[in-house]
Amino acid sequence: MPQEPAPTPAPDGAEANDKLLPAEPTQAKRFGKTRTAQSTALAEDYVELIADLLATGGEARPTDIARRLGVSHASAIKTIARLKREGLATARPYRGVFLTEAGEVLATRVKARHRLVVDLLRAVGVPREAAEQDAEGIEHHVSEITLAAFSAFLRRQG
Amino acid sequence: MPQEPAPTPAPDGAEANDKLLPAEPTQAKRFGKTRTAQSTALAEDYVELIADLLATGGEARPTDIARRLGVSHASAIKTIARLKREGLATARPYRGVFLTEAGEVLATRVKARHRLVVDLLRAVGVPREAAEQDAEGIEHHVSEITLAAFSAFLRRQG
DNA sequence: ATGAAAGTGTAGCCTTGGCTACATTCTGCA
DNA sequence: TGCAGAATGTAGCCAAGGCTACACTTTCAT
Repeated sequence: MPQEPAPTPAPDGAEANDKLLPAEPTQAKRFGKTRTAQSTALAEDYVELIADLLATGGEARPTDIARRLGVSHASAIKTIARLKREGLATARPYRGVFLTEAGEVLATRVKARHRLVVDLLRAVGVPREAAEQDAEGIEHHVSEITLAAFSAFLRRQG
Repeated sequence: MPQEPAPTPAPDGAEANDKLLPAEPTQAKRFGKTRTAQSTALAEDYVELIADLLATGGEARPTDIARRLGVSHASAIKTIARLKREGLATARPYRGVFLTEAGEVLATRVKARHRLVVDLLRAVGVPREAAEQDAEGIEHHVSEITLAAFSAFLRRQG
């Protein structure tokens, strides 16, 4: 959906995006950023889940991933292919999925961020269930600055 | 992108989604929900912005909307067409965009939610600029339960 | 050891939301 | 008043991320 902003014009001030993935050319101010975060979010979810599956069961199979994400296995496989293209994962036919260095790094950051968001939500009184659930969507939109503020708040709170 | 979950299977426990838009058949547990929220988010942004433009300048023109959202006017028009299809907005050629009753209602809720999210972020120490920015992405993923918790927290805080 | 079940992979289609290019309609000013 | 320039609208293309259907491997239990 977000198309590579078109090689042509490079519209206006591409202010740095402080999200987690490598850094893509951003073209718009507020909303635009929100918009582009999308594709990133999917990759982050996959990487996070793959790391989790590997840590837990020792292997990450497309079907498990699909089941956990609530999509068909075909969709999962397609996305895994993208992760491969982007250098976040490796996978050989019928042999499961693994993370590259970059994938590991991303997974670690995503996991830490997820934890932080859940903790913050809990700290302000959100019930556990809702906190876990909402964090899943929220985490992809939290900037480094906000993350730092969350962290500080939690320290302050004790 | 999220396709109507296919009339066919209606897989598993379609637990109620407490987001803002009407209510779509949800098929997956955690992530699935996050995923489907997407299309909703776009509509919410548009409606919020249109309400804002109407309140501020008295009119909402496609070009202004496009500029504010950082997309081409063609994309804006296409999305406006969707809003019309969904009964959230009305628009006659060259005559600007307006909100239907439903659109107004949605706009009001979205605006209140946005305010609440920003206030919460500010309250836990997120700088204004970052709060505004991140809220734009976060707001679409905050459930009613979490919203209530935010509200309570802010009251408690004073 | 073999055949059925489970897991994988591929192909092809759909919708959404981007974009550019081009056509049309308004509008305001000279 | 008439036309240039801005705003709108339309068409057509693209990629992402869904899905189903179908084909091919693996695995495992008999």
